[in-house]
Amino acid sequence: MADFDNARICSDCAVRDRALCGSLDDSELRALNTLGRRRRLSRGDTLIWAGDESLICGNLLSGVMKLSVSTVDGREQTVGLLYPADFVGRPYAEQADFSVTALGDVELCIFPRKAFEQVLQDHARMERLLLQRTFAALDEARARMLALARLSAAEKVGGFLLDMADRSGGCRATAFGPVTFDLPLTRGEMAEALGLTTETVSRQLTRLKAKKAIALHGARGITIRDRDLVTGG
Amino acid sequence: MADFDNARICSDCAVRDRALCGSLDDSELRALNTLGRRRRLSRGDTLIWAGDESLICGNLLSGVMKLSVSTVDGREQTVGLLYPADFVGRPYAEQADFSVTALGDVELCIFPRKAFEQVLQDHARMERLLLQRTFAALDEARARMLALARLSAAEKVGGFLLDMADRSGGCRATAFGPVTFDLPLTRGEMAEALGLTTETVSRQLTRLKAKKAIALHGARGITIRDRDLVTGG
DNA sequence: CGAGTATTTGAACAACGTCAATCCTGGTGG
DNA sequence: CCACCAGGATTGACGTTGTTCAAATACTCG
Repeated sequence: MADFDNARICSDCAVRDRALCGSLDDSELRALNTLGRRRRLSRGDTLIWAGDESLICGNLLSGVMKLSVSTVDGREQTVGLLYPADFVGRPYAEQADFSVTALGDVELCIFPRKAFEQVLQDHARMERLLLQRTFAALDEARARMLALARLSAAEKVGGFLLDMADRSGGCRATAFGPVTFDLPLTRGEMAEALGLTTETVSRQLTRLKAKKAIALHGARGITIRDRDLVTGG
Repeated sequence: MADFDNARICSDCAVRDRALCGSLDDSELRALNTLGRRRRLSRGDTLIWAGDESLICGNLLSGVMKLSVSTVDGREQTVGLLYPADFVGRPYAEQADFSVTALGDVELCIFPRKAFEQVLQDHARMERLLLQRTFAALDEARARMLALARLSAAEKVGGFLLDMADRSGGCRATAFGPVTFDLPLTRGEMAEALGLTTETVSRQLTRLKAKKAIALHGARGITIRDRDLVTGG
């Protein structure tokens, strides 16, 4: 990517105020500017492979990515989803334990890991923000452990749909409730995130549709017709 | 607890070199000394309740604790285990999302959360160490998500036993293999950590005993007779 | 020794996974 | 613009794993 593109890398950043770097002032930002590189990936591309050397970190600018691991015999689990302004990567580790893969087309701002660690060292405010984000990610991961271990398939799928609806910025179809949006995941990807199979996710969606809790539009479109019915009430 | 006890609070600390405060020099330690208070809990006592205000953090000095959450209708899940020298608590949050409970008798070194945050602010080295620990905890939580969602009961129990054996400092019964130790958890607590029921854990242990992979001594004692058989090989 | 709790064991059941077939859909090329 | 194609989604039948409920047994600690 040409230097020209990076000259304005921060000033035209879509997540300038929400990402980690939002904590920096203009002069600090110039240092990052020289380090960061924009990178685009297409659906299915993997930025980081589990087991590889941890070489980069950065911020997700647009699109959705998944964090995943698998057992030696190929069973796979998504352990987190990443949204715009989320931090990506694993500072202070020689090796990445999780793969990071684009679920749709994505755009990132990438830094060399070592250089980024130096920036953290020089900017305590940013390091504190990263610590706070990491604690939040830990809370989320632990909450998801409860869901994976103890919720039924119906509860997992219902909860997931409501979560996605809330994140979608939900273009409300009407004034009183129905929220319509596109899932950024296939059935198989949802199953991988929820600890289920494609078939079970599909059956749960069919069940919710039959209950008139949701409506489906093609493979990706979803309308939440009745939140209470979605949670199983 | 009397001030006298705290005067030597750090110098006689059992985890002095392994805990977070190991990063501090003597003068820095004096500041912490005035903040920290020793606290003992008995088996079953809860230090922090999920949902309560986040008022304290600290280090676990001895014993084992569990981190847990439950659903509104009472299904419970252990989302982490804490061992000596581990950090306890949730800085930068107003509310604790997880309960912290003693699995046996434990001893802790406790700080008021706000004061501890100030120490972090003043000691960048310590804050960096906490960031590194938090990343490690996040990696562990995510690895456990894979286990909870995708491993069979046999794999969960087997893996757990080997993990505990390694942590136990395993007094080797003989020169070539058998490791004997006491589980710090009941069957029910193991089940809660593994996303199973007491009955399933018990049945898996019985199965491993029948395979001569392990031996059981009373309710808590375990001997690993053949690691490969424990993992299912 | 004995009470109370934890553990083990059994039998029946439910939830979810597996395997296989079919349907849909969104993109492509004629 | 429409027919076709490939991958994703749905549905069905059936098997398996782990849960549930219930009872018996074994520990542990007074």
